[in-house]
Amino acid sequence: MQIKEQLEHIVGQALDQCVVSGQLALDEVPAPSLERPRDMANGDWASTVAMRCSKAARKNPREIAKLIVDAIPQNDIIAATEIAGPGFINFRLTTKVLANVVADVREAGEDYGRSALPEPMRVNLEYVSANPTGPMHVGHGRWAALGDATARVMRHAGYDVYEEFYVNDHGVQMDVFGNSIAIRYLQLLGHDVELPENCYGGSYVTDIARGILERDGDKWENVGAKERLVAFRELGYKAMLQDVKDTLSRFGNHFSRFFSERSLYEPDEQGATAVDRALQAFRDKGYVYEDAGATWFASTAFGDEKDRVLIKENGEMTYFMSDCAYHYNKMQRNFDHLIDIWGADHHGYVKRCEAMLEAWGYPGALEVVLGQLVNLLRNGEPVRMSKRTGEMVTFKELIDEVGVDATRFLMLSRSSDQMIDFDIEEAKKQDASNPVYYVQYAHARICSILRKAEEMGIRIDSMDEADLGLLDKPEELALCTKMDEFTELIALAARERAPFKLTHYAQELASAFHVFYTNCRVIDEEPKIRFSRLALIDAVRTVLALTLSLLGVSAPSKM
RNA sequence: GCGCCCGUGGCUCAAUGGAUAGAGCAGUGGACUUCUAAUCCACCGGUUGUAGGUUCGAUUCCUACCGGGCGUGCCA
Repeated sequence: MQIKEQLEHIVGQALDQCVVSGQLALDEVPAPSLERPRDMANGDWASTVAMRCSKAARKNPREIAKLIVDAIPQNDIIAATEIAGPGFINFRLTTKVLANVVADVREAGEDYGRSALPEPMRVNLEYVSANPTGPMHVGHGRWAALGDATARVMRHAGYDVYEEFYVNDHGVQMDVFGNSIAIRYLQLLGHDVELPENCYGGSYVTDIARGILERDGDKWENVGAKERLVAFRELGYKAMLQDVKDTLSRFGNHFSRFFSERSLYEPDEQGATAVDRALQAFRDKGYVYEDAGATWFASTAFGDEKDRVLIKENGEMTYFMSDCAYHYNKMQRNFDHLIDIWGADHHGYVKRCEAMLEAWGYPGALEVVLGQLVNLLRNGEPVRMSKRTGEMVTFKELIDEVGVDATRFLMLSRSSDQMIDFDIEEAKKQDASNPVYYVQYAHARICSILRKAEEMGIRIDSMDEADLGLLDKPEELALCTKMDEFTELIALAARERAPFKLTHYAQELASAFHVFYTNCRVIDEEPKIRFSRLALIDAVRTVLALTLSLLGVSAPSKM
């Protein structure tokens, strides 16, 4: 059982007794209200219950605190109790219960901190979903890091997470893309044609055209424009999607599925498409109407600022119609909850998407996580142009230059509500200013000690017999306390979809270790102390590696 | 105009409504004959954008301003 749960139980018993005996004039037994004091000087845990119920009980909080403290039953986890400030009840834990965290960690291994939800929850997490008409850019990289870490953390906290990438392979943009390639192809063959304003001008388009030219020669020069466009569209689409997949896989992402927008327009066995079904579901609920030749979704019924077009006057489906079909399809796949991660520039789109799920009778089923955008800098100066391509720096180029670990850690080290200024030169620095190496270094240092111990013939496998009661130094207990926080941290980070909290935690745990390392010896100590400390640092190694792995960052054993 | 996000030491950021607002970087001064100095220790640095409100208690919640970012298509 977690230390917190044990404490809650004990304080709960005391509260129970105070209420039952009438010492506290309350109708209900209040919650224990335990929290970790920010300042360790105030103990390991504190309860604010006395202040919370002082009004209802018509008693001074400190008096209430006194009653509660006096009612606390005999136990072996609280070493000292103190009433402080306006009515805090501070608890100091016994070294025994703290040191026992080491055993918990070593027993659980990489499952440490795992928890189960009260009810199973299948979550569909959709993120990145970059258009297959160009390479991933830096902004997509933030969503790749955020989505991946969110999925990992949520899984550790007991959610069943399915990661999905929506491929926008349908619609006019694809034709524009195919046409862009076609024009570059003709230009390479010496034709005097200009690239229209709305086309994709990136050099990667020319690269694709050149690739086609090198493989097929002038085979496509004299075919019909339509045939050329369709052929190039498909070739370009496949090349771009592959490029995106390669970049993602290099970055360490593992999507469960790449969902094609086109598939929404393909009829199933009953002859209906996903779009048909979504539209019909709207009609069944009465939220569709025709006006000015277009078909509309009455999203204002759910707080949207205006109704939205599903089918345009010219008969074409809107992008929003596809999105409706896609989300309807997700619900039909029996997910309990849908999470979409979008850039903040799409926030105007949130309301209508929530509205569609509400219209179908799934209010609250869709949760949109909005992430603020990334500014790319180099030595403090905004970077817009890539030297090589003369365009936006692609995400692949960024991880080539900075590395996956540093990129991930920096992308994840701020709340998604916070804009990121990503300075390439800062990110590349392998020194104290770069927190990722600080954390990895702590891990490598531990591995180094364990390696050394092994070389010296110390039987590492007998660590299980270590007497953890010997861990009583402040530096040792600080590590135990930090590791004990891990389980709550995971639950919180998962619930708030906030993996950035793990980057802060990793630095705190690493810091506690570096302090320990400076002040305490391991190998040169007498055998009993040596074993208990080997067990301690082995546990720290496990938690550091686990934290990094949930962030998708490697934990090197040598640096 | 309206909507969303942000505003905390020189810089970058933390802080389930809790105690004296914490870290890192930068700056200054210290610590390697000892398991990795990519480390540690100390000092310096704050009217949490402004003005009100809610309460035992507000960086956190509410209202109004100020400043910055993004958005406000029968585009995708």
